[in-house]
Amino acid sequence: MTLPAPLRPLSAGVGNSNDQARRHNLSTILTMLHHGGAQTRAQLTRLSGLNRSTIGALVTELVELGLAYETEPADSGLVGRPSPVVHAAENVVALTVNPDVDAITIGLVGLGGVLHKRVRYETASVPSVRETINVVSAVIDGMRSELASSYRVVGMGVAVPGLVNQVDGLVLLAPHLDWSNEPLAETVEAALGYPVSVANDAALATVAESLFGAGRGVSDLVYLNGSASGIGGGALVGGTMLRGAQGFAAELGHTMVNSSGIRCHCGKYGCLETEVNLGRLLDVLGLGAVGLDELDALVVGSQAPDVRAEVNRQLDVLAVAIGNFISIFNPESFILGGFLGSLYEADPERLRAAVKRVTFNVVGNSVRIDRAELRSRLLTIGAAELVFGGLLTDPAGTSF
Amino acid sequence: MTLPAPLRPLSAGVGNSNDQARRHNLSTILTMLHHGGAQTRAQLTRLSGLNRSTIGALVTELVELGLAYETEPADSGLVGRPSPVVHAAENVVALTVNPDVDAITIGLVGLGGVLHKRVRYETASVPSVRETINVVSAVIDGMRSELASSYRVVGMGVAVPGLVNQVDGLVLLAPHLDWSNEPLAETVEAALGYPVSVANDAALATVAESLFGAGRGVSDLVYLNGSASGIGGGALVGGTMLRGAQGFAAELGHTMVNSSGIRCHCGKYGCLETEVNLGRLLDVLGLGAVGLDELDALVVGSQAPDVRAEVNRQLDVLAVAIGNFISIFNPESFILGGFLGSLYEADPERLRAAVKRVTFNVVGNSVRIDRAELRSRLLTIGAAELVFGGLLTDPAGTSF
DNA sequence: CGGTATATGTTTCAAGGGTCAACAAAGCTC
DNA sequence: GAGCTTTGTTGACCCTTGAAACATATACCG
Repeated sequence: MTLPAPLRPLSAGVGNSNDQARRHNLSTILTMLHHGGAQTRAQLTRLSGLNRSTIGALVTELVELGLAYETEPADSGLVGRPSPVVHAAENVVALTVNPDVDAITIGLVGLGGVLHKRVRYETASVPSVRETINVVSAVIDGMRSELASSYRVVGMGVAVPGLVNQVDGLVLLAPHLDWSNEPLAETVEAALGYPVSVANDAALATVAESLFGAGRGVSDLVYLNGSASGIGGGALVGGTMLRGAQGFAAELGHTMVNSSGIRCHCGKYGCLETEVNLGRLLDVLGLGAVGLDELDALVVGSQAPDVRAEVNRQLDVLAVAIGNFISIFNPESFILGGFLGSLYEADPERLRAAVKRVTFNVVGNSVRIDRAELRSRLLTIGAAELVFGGLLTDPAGTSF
Repeated sequence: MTLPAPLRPLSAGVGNSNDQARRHNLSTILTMLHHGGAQTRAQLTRLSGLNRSTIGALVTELVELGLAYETEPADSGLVGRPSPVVHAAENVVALTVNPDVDAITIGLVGLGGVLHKRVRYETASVPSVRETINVVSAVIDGMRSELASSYRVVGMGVAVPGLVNQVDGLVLLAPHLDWSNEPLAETVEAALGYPVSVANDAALATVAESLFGAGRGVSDLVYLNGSASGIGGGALVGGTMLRGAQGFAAELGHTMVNSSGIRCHCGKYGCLETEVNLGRLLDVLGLGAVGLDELDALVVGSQAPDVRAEVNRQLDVLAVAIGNFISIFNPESFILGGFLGSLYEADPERLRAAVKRVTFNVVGNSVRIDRAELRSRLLTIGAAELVFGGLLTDPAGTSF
């Protein structure tokens, strides 16, 4: 019998509980630096509630571990001895990979969420796992000497549009990439030699927006992303990601919103994803594949009646889905990314009003609806967070 | 700025970190006894991973606090020194109240989930808050001497069918009781003198089923309850209850399942609650108000075509909702209570098959659908858990 | 410009908790 | 009854945090 997390005592297994306390506090400080940015030791002391001496010891240890560094105090203009500024070490980095139908994006992100580098490699066709590995391998080879001299690579995070079991890195199904039952973490790890973590792209986007985007400081939010490959989502519940028993939770695009709707590629009828759909939007616009920024201008700006009608239809359907999610999650904030952000921007008031019609007043009136902030950096930042997770949990225990 | 829970360091605020560790471990042991039943010290040692000496110290402290007691070792038949059995103190109790449209149920529950007493007081009409307090007050007065001599009352838990903010005990809206904006915790506390906690009834039912019912040992589950007053639900996510930003999450009865459905009393159209409905079931059965047990026999046993047709219709609609919830939560287990349990029992295979049609295979095939186990004890046990929560979190710090 | 107040880093020490090892106790096995 | 096995008990030890005293660096004020 394994105890569930909340029942696990301090010092379960090996080591004494003092170790646990130390680990926890070390983790707290590094996390504060990574998510909250550089801060003075005095600020860390106040925010953490820990003692001055303890903060001193913890910061010293983080510096020795190469995970933080201190700089001269900034001129604060306040009385008292100046407090040195503590930074998370930006040269501690995560490699990130985001395979998509038409391109593979590789990134290098440092602690603190700094985007050091990003390469977008366009592919002729939908990439297979092998092709993806080859591309990534080639790109990394090109950076090899720089990686060795200037950075410390913690690991690699992969954001996959599909059903992923985050624990073992198995991609069960990624319909748009035509991948299924791929032991991705294992394969990539064997090929490239870095520790690899894999997760669903929308889940990672949710994490990224909640830490560095429109959801900063919010502990209950729902994120909904619209792309050419459909609608994905994620939910932050009480500050932690909703994962579900097998890690397949928050498949928000495949919830029913129209009982007389058409058949979705998943086999069901009236899914949110088939009703609110980029393809149908492009159809009325008379366009083929198009970049999200370009689309945004077209959708937001268009006065053509048939475009407005389709936008309105999609907004109304979207409102029903949002209403359901609000009833289910009672989030503080609702964030829309991808073309859903454009839809929202086209008529925010229509969406807000429609959502209010389908929620209890108290709940519906208090939820904030926002557009996602991190555009192209979204998945890169999110995938890095996946890698940093382990380091942040146990800064002293992770060797790399 | 308040730090979110995962960022809070050990020993935030006052006290040193050893205190925190001690508190946590004490909490762990008491929780193990309360939820897992009486166990030997040796078992506690193995399950917790803590040291023999530590367990000894912790148990001694719990005994001194009057929260546990030890009994002679049972004849195990094994070699080695016999280990004394540690029990949670059953005389440490929670008072529980469950106001409903036609009755008020008052209970007395001991640590370990022992139901010591239960009184059901039938009311002539839907009780107001004042009437509820009067009834509860009278019942408690009748037990006063016994309470004082044999029990230690930790507090009172109230399960309310409606929107409740668990943090401040404000009942925002309980449509079937016709309560709104009632500062219930405050009022009851002032009238009766016990510390009072209030929560949504379905949320408490979820907790109860997950700890002592069909959801034992499961950390991701969704519970759906059907009663005369509609459909309520709760979700356990990674071992913790889904609450939402204001505590109004999991209003599962008011999610849309039929876009051409009829108007719900909440103002929306096609809510699960209006489509899957006890009233419509009673109509085809030609009955008025009826007990759940009686209904169960009728629904499960009936061969009448119109009854079967309505049961099937409701099952199919229910399946759509369950499918949505499965896509959203990816739970390990789905639990149906109240008349939804009867519906399920009437044709489990139809429901299972219908659910499979509206979920991804991997997800839909692995989810267990069960009927709730705790029938009439459900809310009493759940409301007690609400009271015990504080005690379990900090056994040494709670004075009562 | 120098003294004072304020805030913060640094050092040392005490308090508290958990582990470990040694020993004692209590039952089973032969 | 001797030996084995398991578990409770006790005291030494280590670790971490907090508190206090001291050191340091800045602003403020006359």
